[in-house]
Amino acid sequence: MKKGHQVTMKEIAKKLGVSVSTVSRALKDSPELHPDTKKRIVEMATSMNYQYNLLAQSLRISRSKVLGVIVPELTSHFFSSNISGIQDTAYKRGYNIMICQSNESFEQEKANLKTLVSSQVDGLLISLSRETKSYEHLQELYDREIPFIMFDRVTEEIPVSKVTVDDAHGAYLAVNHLLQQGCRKIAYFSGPTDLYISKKRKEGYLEALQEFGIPETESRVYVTDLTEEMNRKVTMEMLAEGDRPDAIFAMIDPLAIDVMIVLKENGIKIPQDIALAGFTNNPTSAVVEPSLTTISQPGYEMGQLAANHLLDQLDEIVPDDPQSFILLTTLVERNSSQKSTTA
Amino acid sequence: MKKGHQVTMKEIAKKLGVSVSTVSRALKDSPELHPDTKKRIVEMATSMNYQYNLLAQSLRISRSKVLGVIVPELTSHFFSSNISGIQDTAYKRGYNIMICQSNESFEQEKANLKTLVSSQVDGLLISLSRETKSYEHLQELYDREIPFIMFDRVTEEIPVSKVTVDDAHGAYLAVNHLLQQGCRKIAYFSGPTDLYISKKRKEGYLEALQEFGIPETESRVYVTDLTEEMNRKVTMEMLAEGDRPDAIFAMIDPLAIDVMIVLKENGIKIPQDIALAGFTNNPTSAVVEPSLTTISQPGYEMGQLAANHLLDQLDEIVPDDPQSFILLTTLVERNSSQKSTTA
DNA sequence: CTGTTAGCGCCTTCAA
DNA sequence: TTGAAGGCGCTAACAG
Repeated sequence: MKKGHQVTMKEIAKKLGVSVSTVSRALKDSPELHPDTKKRIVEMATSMNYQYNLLAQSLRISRSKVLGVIVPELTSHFFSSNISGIQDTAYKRGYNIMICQSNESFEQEKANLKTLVSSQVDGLLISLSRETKSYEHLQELYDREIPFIMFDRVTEEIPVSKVTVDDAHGAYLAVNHLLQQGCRKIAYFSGPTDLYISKKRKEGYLEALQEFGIPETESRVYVTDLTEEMNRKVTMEMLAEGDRPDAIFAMIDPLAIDVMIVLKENGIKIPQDIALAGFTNNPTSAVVEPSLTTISQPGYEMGQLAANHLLDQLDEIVPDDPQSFILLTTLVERNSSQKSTTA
Repeated sequence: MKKGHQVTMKEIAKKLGVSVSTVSRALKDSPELHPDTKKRIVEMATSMNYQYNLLAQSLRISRSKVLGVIVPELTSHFFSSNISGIQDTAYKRGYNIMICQSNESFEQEKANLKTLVSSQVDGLLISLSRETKSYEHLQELYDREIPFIMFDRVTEEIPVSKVTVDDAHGAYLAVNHLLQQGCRKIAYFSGPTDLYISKKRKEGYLEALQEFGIPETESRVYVTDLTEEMNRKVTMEMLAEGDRPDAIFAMIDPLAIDVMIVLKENGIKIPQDIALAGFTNNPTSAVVEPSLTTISQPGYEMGQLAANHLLDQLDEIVPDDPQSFILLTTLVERNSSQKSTTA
C-alpha cells in the first residue's frame, strides 16, 4: 500500500505564488508578516489539509522530540504502569515515545538500544533485563553523551540519574510486619542473586530480623530464577525440610502467588501455618484467596518522575549531574499475613 | 543537557579524503566499490563510533519505518499483550513503534492521531476509545491514504482491515456453558450499549438462550459504565429484585470480579447460588476465589497478526483491500461455574 | 570504482 | 514584509 501524498509547504507556496519561507513563517505565526498574507496561507494550508512534517523539523533542529523506552517486558503490570506514566508525561511536554521490550534478554537490550539511538531519540529511559550483568553498552551510551536515566532495574555502575523504590525499606516493612504478627522463622524467597532488587530486598529482610535479635541465617534464603517451574520446585524443597518457616517473604508478587498455590495444594493453611507477604502490589494480589499482604510500588508515579526528570535535564531546567530518586513504598496489609485475627 | 555530537558520514569522508557518497556506499556494503576503500571506511566508521541516522534516511526515502499505535490504556493486560505482539513483530521486520494511549478519551484519541501522523509514521494500528462514537478523524485518515488498521475496538464505518475476536461466538460459548450446567435464568452484565463488544457479546448471549428455547428477555440485561462504583450498584439492584438469576455472564473479567466481590459480600455462594462467567481471561481470573470461568482472547497473537498484516500491506505483499480477521476464543472452565461438581 | 549534483521538508540567516 | 540561499544527514542518478 502506498502512502498517500502529503502536502508540503512548497506546494502551498506554489499555489499562492509566494516563497516557501513565507509559508513557513505564516504557519508558525511569525509577527513579521503581513496579516493578509498570513491569512491567505493559513486558509490554503487548512483547505489543502496540510500536515506539519515533524521528521523534517527533527533533522533540521537535530532534536527528534522522541524519548526511547526500554523495558524487560510490556505485559507486566508494573512496567506497563511505568510506561503509562512516561507516556502521559512525555505527551504533555510535547514528546512522543518509542518503546522496545528486551524480553529479559541482554542481546535484545543491546539491539534495542542501537535502533533507538539510530532513530535519534533525544533521551532514553531504561529498565535493565534480568540477564544484564555487564554494562559496556550503557557506558558507551554515557560516553557518547546521549542523555538517559534508569528506572526500577538499575545499576550503580553508571553515573546517571536513577528512579527506584526503596527496596530495602519496603522489604523491611514486609518482614517487620511478619515479625509483629509473631512469626520468627521467616524465609526469604529471592530471585536471581545478581539482580539489584534481590540484593536490596534481602538487605531489608536481614535488617528487620536483626532488629528483632534474630541471628542472620542464610539457611532460610531460597533462590529461584522466577520461572513457575522453579518457584514450585523451591517451595517443595522448603516443605520437605524439617524445620519449616512460619512465614515467607517473597521478592515479588507473582512468586508469592506461585508459592501460595503450592502451599494450598499441600494443605498448608495461610496464614495459620505459614504467613505470606509479597512485593509489588499487582492487581492480582488483592483478589487471590487469601488476599496477599504486599508492598505497594508507585509504578505510574515512577514513570512520571523519570520522564519529568529526564525532560528537565534535556531542557536544562535542571543540572545534569546524576540524581537518585527513591520513592516510598507502603505496606498493604491483607489476609495472607494476619496471624492475630485469623489464628 | 546537550546531546553529544553524533559522527556523520561527512566527517568520515573528510578524515579519509573521500566523498560522502563513497562513505555511504561503503557503509551499506555496495559491491561497486574497491574492497580496500570499503575496508578503510568501515574501520574508520567503527573507530569513530559512527551511528547511522535513521531520521535522515526517513526524510530521504519518505518512509520512517515507524508504526504508530493507539490504545485506550496501556495498563490493561489485554492491551499490553496486544502491544507486546505488535512490538515483537514490528521489531523483527525492522520497524519501531510509537505508542500513545487515549485514556478512553475521544479528544485525546484525535490528538494522538495528529501527532503520530505528524511524526510520519508509515502506518497505524488503532483500538478505539470508549468515547469514540463519530469517525470523521478516521475517515480523514482514510481519505488521506494513510495506511491503518483497527484491532479489538473497531468500527464497521470505515473500510479498513480489522482484527477482532469472535465476540458473539465467545459469548455464546460462555452462556451455552452456563446452560449446560443447568442454569436457566442467566443475566447479562453489559458495558455501555454503544460499545461494539457490548452489542456483539449480547448477540451471542441471546443466541445461546434461543437455542435452549429460552425467550429473549431484556429484563435480565444489566448495563453499567464499567466503573467499580456502578458495577457494584447494578449488582445490588439485581440482588434486590424478586426473581434472581441463577447465573451471570459478565461482559469482561474485571466486571465479573466486581460482581463476584459484591455477591460474596452478600453471602451468595458461587457457583451454587449464582454461577458466574466472564470474558477476556485476565491473569487475575485464574487466581480469584472461586476461580473465574471465562473466555480466553489471544491478545499477543492479535497484536502479531495485526502488525504483520499492516506490514504486509505496506510492503505490498498483500493487496490493500480491507480484510476482517476474526480470531477464535476458547472457553476456560473454572470453578465459578461448575454447578455439577460443586453442588 | 569514485565524485558531483540534486533533493527529501523545513528553518534561519542575510539581503532586498 | 518577503525572497533567495544554504544546510540538517543521507541517497540516488548521472558522470567520468
